[in-house]
Amino acid sequence: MTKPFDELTSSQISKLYDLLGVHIYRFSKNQEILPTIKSENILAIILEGYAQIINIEYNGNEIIVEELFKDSIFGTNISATNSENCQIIAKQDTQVLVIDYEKLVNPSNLKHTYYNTFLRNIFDIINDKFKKTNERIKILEKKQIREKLLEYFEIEHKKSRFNYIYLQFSFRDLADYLAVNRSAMFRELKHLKEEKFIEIKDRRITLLYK
Amino acid sequence: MTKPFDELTSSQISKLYDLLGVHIYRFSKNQEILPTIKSENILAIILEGYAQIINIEYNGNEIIVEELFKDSIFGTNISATNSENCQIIAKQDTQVLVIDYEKLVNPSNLKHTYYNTFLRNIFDIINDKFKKTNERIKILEKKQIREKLLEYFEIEHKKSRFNYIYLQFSFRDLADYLAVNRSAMFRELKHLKEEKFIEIKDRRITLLYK
DNA sequence: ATATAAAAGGTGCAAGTGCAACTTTTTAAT
DNA sequence: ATTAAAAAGTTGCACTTGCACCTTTTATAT
Repeated sequence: MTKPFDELTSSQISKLYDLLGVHIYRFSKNQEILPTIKSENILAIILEGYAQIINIEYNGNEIIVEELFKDSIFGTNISATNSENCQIIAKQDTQVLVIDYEKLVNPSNLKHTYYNTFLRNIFDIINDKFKKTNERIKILEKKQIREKLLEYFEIEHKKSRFNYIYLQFSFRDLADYLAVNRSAMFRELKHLKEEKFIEIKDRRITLLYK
Repeated sequence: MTKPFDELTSSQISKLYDLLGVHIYRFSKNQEILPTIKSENILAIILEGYAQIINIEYNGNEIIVEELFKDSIFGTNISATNSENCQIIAKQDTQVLVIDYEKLVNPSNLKHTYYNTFLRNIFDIINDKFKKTNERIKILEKKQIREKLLEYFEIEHKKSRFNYIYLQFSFRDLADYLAVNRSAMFRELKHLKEEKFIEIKDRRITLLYK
């Protein structure tokens, strides 16, 4: 996957910083990132560390809507950040680069290839995020757990072409991703196992119908 | 909402067309757009007409995943277009402008403000789409119809600040948007009415708790 | 090596939902 | 003005799901 500064040398990166007038903020563990940077329209890049975008629901529930690792981007528009009900919390010591959205799309001087490369990288990253989001929507649109699972399998199968899926996260997280109750998901997985649709060994799910 | 050619004069637009080496395709009603334009990586703009992105599921079901009006953009990454299972069908006579993604982010000559304006518009449109998609995810993540409805109300209320929502589409479409069964949604709306949470008059839903 | 916590896996039950099959109302077409 | 089609609104029923509450297994820390 494309990263923000792919194909840029460190000297080009520092020139880019000047051109876009970036700011780098440092946050220590458990510090709030979002209400701190509250400029109207920004694009931010995690240079180092790890943070979480947390949504606070009207009933007080807190939900991790997105995880931000090194090279992740977030911003007023780009991520699940709707300011009012959102917090971004550094879960480790984290460095964040902040670019004013205006300057990103209207830099003072355009004729630098490094700016172009950067913008293209950002475009790529956003498009990739979009793709992933659309994948998830296709799953969430399914009404039943079985259909959600099968859609998820379908998408993962298409990516790897293997007839098995190796979960990169826990089954708990999978249930969150599918937005279903965890034990109800397990029940459905059991049914699929009984009907010889799938086999599960640790985090490897084999699709017997492929 | 931003449109692709906002703040550009017609002479700037034609210069932009040259710069980006665009192609304009014309489709008549019910003609396939997507398998026709099958370049690897493109960004397309509907100049005129109306089309639908249709997803064909493994069971044969066809679902309208997105509607494309004048000034809508779509593309390999930007929309719910995953090529294999997708069709885009012109539902009226439709003109489509197609830009090679490479040329969009790497035009031969950068020092034109009109290019800059255009790119910024596209960025804005993509970000807006992202916002809408994230809104929908927040709704779809809710497990129960009541919660989905309340989340939907919350989002719409925040946008307008009125204590009522005027549906821009039919209740059928709302059920599709929330990805729930239509009659089950009506049942829940009835409960909300009975509990004096809401009032419904035609397509106006009044939020009595606001 | 032992304790502790987290994840995996399971079950009964009540509540919620999808579905089919209606009726009534509204909108569009001839 | 009449007809047809689409949308709104309703209900019973079977099935699915969320939830609470378990046990067992695996991972992590001391």
